[in-house]
Amino acid sequence: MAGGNVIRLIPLQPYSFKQSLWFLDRNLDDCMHQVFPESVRRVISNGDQHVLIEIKSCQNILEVNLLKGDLDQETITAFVTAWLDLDRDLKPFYQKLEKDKELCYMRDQYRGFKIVGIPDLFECLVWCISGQQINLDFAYTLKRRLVEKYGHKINFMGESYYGFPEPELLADLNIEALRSLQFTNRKSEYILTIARAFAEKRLSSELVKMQGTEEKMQEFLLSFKGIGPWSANYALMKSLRCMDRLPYGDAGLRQALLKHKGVNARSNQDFDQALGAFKGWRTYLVFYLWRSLREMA
DNA sequence: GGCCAGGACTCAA
DNA sequence: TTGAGTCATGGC
Repeated sequence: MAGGNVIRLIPLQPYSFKQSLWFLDRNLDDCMHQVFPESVRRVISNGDQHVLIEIKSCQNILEVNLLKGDLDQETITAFVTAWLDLDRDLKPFYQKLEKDKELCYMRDQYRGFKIVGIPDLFECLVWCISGQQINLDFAYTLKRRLVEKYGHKINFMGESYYGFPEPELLADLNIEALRSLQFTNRKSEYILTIARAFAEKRLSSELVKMQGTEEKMQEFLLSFKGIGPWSANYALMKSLRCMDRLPYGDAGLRQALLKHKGVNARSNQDFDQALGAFKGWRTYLVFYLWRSLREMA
């Protein structure tokens, strides 16, 4: 596909591009995309190919413009569809929401809100590790330093856009290189471990999917040092598109359960009990609960 | 200044 | 298998 062409995608309804933009622009300094009033721009990488795209919405159809670079239409379509979860049918989830008296308001208030994922598993896992046990603002600062130093840069109309650093590149770094960006010793070590696992083909999205069930996929991820239960579940939710994951113990989720249900969840059983009715859709419920912690801008 | 943040690891019991 | 200690840093 050459520059200038447009790909038109038809999201499964209900879908709200405004909700996607809200999520992408929720006052956090995410260096992986840039949000404009009616559109979003980002880099898509496929091996050595890096392209800059722009997505906007026109009467329930998404228009994807290739602003710079060259990549085939199928790859771009697959990426955007996975990124914005465009082919997900939310109706069964909304049927479950309707039956919950404390949460049913979300069906209307967040109508068409689909998960904004992180299709690149390597990026997702590095992000998990970066964000472990620190506040989000600082986590985004760390990510920006890493991406601006090691990511592929595309200049367009005076702005710089970045692809996430390749695992092969990070695999060759040492602890000190990451320490200098203010990653802790442990996080530096974990990130190098993951980068090397990807570079040596011991870890990939395909290998995780080959495990079969969501539980086996989680087990596989847990076998890598630095990926604990929270990160494994987060990666399955955001990158592998698993629909029934629950990041036990998550601080935000606990807040949301307290706020909506008056439940002070501590043990895994507490979480299971509070969210049991949403079995099969717990991933989406968690995203809606996280969503509820931030007011609509 | 103390507590918390989109945790994970190690080690003891 | 569970619990306490440790890591490290910015935000409030």
